[in-house]
Amino acid sequence: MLDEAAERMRSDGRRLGAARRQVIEALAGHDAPVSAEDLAEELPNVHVSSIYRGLAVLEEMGLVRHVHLTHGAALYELVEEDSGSQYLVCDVCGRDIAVPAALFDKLRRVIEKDYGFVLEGGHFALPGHCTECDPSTVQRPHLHAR
Amino acid sequence: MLDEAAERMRSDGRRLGAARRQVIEALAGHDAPVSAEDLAEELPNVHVSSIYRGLAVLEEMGLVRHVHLTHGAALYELVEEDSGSQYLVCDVCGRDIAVPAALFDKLRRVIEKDYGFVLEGGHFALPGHCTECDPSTVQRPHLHAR
DNA sequence: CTGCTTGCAAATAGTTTGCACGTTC
DNA sequence: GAACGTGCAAACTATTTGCAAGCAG
Repeated sequence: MLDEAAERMRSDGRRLGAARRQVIEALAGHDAPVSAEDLAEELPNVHVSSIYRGLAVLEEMGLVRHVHLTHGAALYELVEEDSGSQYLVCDVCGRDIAVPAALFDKLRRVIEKDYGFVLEGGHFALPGHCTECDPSTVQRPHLHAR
Repeated sequence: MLDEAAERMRSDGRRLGAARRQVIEALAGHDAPVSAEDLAEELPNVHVSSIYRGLAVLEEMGLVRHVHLTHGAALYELVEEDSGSQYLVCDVCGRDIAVPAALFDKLRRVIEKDYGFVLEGGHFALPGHCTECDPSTVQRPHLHAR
């Protein structure tokens, strides 16, 4: 995983410094997307600006993607085979659920045919609420994180 | 429209000052969602913080909603009968398309049944690309506004 | 005349950038 | 050793908040 990345970077005229290596390792250690700040806490010897810069090049290379689950910070994750799940996030309790992107296939076809638009999906969470959460208790919709 | 709003606010123990009135009028004058900064430029005698505060109470009351089409500023619009359209935004050319929320009805039912989650939809734009735009020209996905 | 509203300034969160120095190939 | 990577400080964008004064009901 690191070796793959290292090679991809080299062939791209890039280098793999200490910061970037640690960012990749840290991402690999999570099964849910994490924020740049989360990574910074986890890697106290890596500066947050290096984290952002590293994430940006990894994203450009297609090794990382980021998603927005709330109005707060973006969350980053390694791109894996099974990546492309779509997140749903509850406005009431804040829980998030990852559902397979395949659920959107029919819709994607309709939109492509009728609107000439190819959905990429997955980047922004879809807001809503768990059936067991009372939506009338939402103060302001799509609350900020925390 | 203003009168409606005024009455709704009064019955809510709120007042309708000059700033809020102008914000509502300005929103009514647009057929596409606009940012707080757009409103501030259009209403030079209304302070941007009053715009944000006004939008917040109008949103709480259900008269206004905001959407995110890009990584930039949130965009606000009056809630109308036909509101609830879902925006699609092209990663390549930046164009946005509003599609009827009804397109998502089947999907919504599946997700509710299989995942116990009620989609609210519409809040975040769905990224993708126009069929005539070349997706390989996207540098970083889901670019910031401008 | 009470308390919501407004303007202004300052604070905040998240992210980006310029610059000098360090490190990889 | 040339070019890319990194740390640090500072800038930036979008938004929020405290406070004193203004105005609506």
